[in-house]
Amino acid sequence: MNEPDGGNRRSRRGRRPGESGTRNAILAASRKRFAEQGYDNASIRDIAVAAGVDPALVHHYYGSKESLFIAAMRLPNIPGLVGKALESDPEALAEGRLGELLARTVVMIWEDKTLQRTAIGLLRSALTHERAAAMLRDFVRSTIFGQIASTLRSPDAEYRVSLAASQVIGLLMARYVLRVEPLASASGQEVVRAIGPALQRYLAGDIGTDSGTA
Amino acid sequence: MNEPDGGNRRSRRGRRPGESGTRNAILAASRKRFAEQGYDNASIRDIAVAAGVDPALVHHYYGSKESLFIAAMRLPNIPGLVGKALESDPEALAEGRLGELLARTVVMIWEDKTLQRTAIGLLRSALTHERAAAMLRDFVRSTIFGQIASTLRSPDAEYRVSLAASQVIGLLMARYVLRVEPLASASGQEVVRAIGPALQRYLAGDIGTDSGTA
DNA sequence: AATGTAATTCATCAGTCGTAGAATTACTGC
DNA sequence: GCAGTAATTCTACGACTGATGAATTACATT
Repeated sequence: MNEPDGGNRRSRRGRRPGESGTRNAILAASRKRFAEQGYDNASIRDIAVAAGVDPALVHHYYGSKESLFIAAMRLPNIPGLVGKALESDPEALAEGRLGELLARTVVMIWEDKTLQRTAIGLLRSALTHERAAAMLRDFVRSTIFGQIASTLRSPDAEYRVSLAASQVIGLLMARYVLRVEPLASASGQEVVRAIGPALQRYLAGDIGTDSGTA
Repeated sequence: MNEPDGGNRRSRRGRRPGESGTRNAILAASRKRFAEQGYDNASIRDIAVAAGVDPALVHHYYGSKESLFIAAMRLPNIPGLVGKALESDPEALAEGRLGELLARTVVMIWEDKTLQRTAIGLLRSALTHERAAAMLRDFVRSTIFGQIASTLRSPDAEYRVSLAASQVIGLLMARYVLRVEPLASASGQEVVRAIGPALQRYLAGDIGTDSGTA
């Protein structure tokens, strides 16, 4: 007779006793893989292995790779975080510390591993996957554009914000994706000191157009 | 009656009369595809179709996808261009126009379609393909770092240059890959006016460390 | 004219991918 | 205890991928 409770028999078919937390394991593993390899290079089989699970379970829970990606990349309300940061320091705009505030928020968000993976996954996947690019644009729009552009009272607010966004994106790319040294190893404080004033200038300084504080 | 480049007879086997320029067609098509889709998503079959050629010819000429990528991404001496720009304006450093000069050079390089495709192809592929990432780092090192960092006389020259690189990379990402508006549609002149001073500050201004022009 | 070499196409292989369905096992409500 | 449902694994399909080798045609040299 065969033993039903071998214990270490891996390829045992059927349901396992107790709670397995498989659904969350898949989600976490997919975040990791999407962040490290991007949408196309992260295969469902890889994700399943990383989650210690059969590939078919991924489909069972999330239906398709696309849906899994969407579920994995749904960010824990970052626009809310940015909005809170703005509200917590209402003087920032008047006192010319908007850029510094934005830089601090970005660096702070980055300290959360899950948020970091999500954002990098989006960034990585956006380059080859149109759906991911759309999600990233939406994210940028709702976060930076929505929350910040409305704070500015400038006719070229959107241009200013897109400039700031370019610096933020470049920071993430250089620091976390391409790992350009020594920027990649610099501390968050240093980065805020270096980037903050540049963002401030983009948002409210003289950028060569007719508006702005000369 | 005799059509030298018969457009309708597709499946004619064997060598064609006259010069075909197939080798270059493949290279050009691969640059386009690599730039648009990145290394992994650009298939050899796609490239062959874009070049109007049988897929096996790609292997015949370039041996493997990897070698084709290396051949396609070998840049027409950009470090030389940057060096020339620096030599042509030796006063730039002293007069605080180094950032503007760098911005102008970047924007200028971008006007060449082939260079643009090559750089974007590298950028896109770097995120999922380790080989491409290494090529891109080498390129950044030899170009920006080698030519510019040596011009600066600062102990934190490399940190400064990596900051400038982050802004340049972000500009390319936002403008040409993610197409964030209105930055993507802004003219080269506008961009130079907006970005130049930021680069200048990174390279020679006060960035919150102990060196720099306060 | 003969011969060797370069250019081109075709058929095919082994591998990977996303996906689907059937089979097996456990848990829950009656 | 029985039925239904949820969780898990296995097997497989069709599409696509990079790569290879043989067959076919043109050109260059003799």
